[in-house]
Amino acid sequence: MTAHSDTPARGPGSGKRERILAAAEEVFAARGFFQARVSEIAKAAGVADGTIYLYFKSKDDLLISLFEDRMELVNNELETALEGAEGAPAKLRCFIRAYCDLASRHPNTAEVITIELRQSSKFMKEYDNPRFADFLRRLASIIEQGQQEGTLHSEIPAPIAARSLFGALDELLLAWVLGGGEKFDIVRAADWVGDMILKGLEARRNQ
Amino acid sequence: MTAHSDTPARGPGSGKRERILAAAEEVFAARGFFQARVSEIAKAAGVADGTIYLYFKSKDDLLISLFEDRMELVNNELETALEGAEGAPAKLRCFIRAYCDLASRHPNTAEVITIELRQSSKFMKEYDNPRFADFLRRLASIIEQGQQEGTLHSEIPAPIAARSLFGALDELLLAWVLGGGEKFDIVRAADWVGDMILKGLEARRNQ
Amino acid sequence: MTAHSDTPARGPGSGKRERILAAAEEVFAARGFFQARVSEIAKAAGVADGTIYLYFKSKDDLLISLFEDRMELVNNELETALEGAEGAPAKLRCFIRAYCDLASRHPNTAEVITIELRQSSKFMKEYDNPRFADFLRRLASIIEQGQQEGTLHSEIPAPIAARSLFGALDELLLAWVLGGGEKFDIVRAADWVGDMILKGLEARRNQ
Amino acid sequence: MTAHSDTPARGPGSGKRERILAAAEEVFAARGFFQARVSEIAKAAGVADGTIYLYFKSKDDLLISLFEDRMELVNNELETALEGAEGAPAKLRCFIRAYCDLASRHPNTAEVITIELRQSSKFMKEYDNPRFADFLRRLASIIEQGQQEGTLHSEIPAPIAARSLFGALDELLLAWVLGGGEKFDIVRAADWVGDMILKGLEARRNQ
DNA sequence: TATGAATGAGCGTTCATTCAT
DNA sequence: GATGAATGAACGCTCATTCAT
Repeated sequence: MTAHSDTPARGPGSGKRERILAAAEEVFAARGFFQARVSEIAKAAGVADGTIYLYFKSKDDLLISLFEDRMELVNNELETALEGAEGAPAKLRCFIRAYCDLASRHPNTAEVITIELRQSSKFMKEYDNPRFADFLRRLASIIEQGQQEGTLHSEIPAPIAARSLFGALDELLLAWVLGGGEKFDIVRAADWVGDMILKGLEARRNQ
Repeated sequence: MTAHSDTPARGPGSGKRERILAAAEEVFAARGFFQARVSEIAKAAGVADGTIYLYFKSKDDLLISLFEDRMELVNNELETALEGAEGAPAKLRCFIRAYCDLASRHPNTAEVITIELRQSSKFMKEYDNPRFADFLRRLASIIEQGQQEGTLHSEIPAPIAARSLFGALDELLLAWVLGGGEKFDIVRAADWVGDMILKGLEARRNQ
Repeated sequence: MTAHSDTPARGPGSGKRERILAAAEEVFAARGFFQARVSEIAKAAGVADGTIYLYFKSKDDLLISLFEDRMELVNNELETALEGAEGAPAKLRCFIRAYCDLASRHPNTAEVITIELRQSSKFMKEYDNPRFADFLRRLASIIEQGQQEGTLHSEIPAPIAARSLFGALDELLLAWVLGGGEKFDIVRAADWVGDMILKGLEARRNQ
Repeated sequence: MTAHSDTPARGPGSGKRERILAAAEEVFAARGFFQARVSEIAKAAGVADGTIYLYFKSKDDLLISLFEDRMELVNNELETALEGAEGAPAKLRCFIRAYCDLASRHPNTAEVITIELRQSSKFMKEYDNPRFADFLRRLASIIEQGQQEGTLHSEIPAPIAARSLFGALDELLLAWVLGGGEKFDIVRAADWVGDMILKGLEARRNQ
């Protein structure tokens, strides 16, 4: 559904596009975008090198499509996770927990989003990264809502708070991912950080 | 002074090594490590391609040496900035402000540290990045000190708080750098984030 | 069939590997291994530079594979040439004549074996050159047989005699090849040398 | 004294040219001409890289000059060795023995002459190699003398016999040198080969 | 659709040679 | 003369992409 990749008329359920994306995720996570070889991805996907170009315009497009696809999943899952929550603080807590939980269940996705994302913003200046913008906007709007409700203070612009929160979590995930998931418990750490940020954002009761 | 680069015996003050590092910083910042061409760096430094290899073992070594060199500057500058500050909260504020100030004065350095650093942890598993570890340790020890003083609460382990704080700042810097330094005022944003995090870390007086 | 070169699965009879070997032989003969450019070989073979690396691991591997391939031909042809001959003296004469005949029909092969072979023994200490060892063993075993038959005297160890004989022929071929094949008639010269060596090896009748 | 190398007006007995030649011989023998680095030679000679170019025009010239120099020594030593010998057979025996003895005392010289010589004939078509031609002429003239005396038969042209003899010895030396001088006793082997060739060249008494 | 052999532009690195000191 | 830092042309090899089958 992205604007980037060709979608060849394929037999229903052939799932080749998805297999290629999954393989790309794995290889990008393991080696990094620039170190990853298209032929490695093809092999991991069980297809011929050329087949990749039936589904994606280029290696760049494969990365972008992977972002789009995974960020869509992330956004959807976060949407669902937030459904039960009432009030900005609870929503934020939900968000943080759901995001880290997601990352801990899909470390390769986390690695690609966390590390390769930054690259991409550099090497593809033309790529807007709309889903990531969505993601940030979603987070910011929760904070904004809290500021309007009066549960969160308004000293800091919501987009900046959102960005910092994402940065804090992202760095945590990076440390976790690079440590092989063994250095600490990511969900517990996320709770600590969530508490800290939330406390930092709380409206002062007697103000 | 790094263990990585050869330093050919040469007339004092020739400054060629420094010129190459500066050129590398510029080019890595503009294009990213993998997209940067050694010949571009050479041209930017005003030396021949081969000259780079008199001072650095390889392109990789050039990146690592650049990290080491710049992180040393960062660590030293932060050291100095902290000298006047008393108490963990003031020190943290100083740290944040100094770091962002530094970054806003040297956006290329910020870009390289911020973006290429992460790469490096991936593509050079063997590289320890000791100066960055130093940097994080320094930050963590301020927080720890606050926890021992009682000015900061102890609900979150200091290394995790430090890492999150760095992540928040780093993400902010990334947004700022990618926006060409024009989207918002980095120092003001850093103050906001500093306030937020500090409030989040403050010991609750009436608990 | 060598252990050195990859053989990509391809349509039968594509013969690309052979064309590359032939081109390499030509270029190595004309310029020498170190002066030969991979791109020259590719051009001579009518393939792209990269194609060579589908069939051979490296330029070194190309040389080694060429040796193996040509020495196999030489050994096979000598085998055939010896079939009709009875007794060591006749066999030796056959051997010498067949070897020089072969060389005069394939001067490039001769040049590569004669000149580049020696290089290789130096610059690739790890390369055993098993086919050349075969070749020498074959020659030595003819002499040994003659010594056991009593037609050749036993004052000189067969491997040393074989090596010298090869050296004598090789030097002759070198002179012939460097002279562009025009200075003298190589087959006639080989007969002279064959007679000389055979006379030198003959058992003394009245001893 | 060669036509190839510059001879800077140097302090008497500075011996720098000789030291460079000795170093070149060592390095060429150890690594081969193309693998040898000028800087290695400089280091081995205890001079700066640039200094080599005060004495020799180029790396090629260094090799050529080394040949000239060493072949001159060889020719002189052979001259001396032949002084006492009377008659072609005795002279040939002397020659062979002296040549191998020389080689066993100066294996690096042998290696360079034996292996690098052939290269040079290829990569420097313009280089005549006059001293080596001298060497061969000297050998041929002994044989010719024997043929005129009647002690050696005339079935084979002297230059061809000379060339073969050299090839036989050269191959023997190569095997010996590549075997690290440990596989067999070169002087004994040379005697065997000498006997064989001499017997092969002897005029048949009753013909 | 799918394949994978073939392509060839492009780059990191080397090293013989130069020349300012 | 002697030095050795600097040069930059040159080359082996890689790998994203194409296209004949």
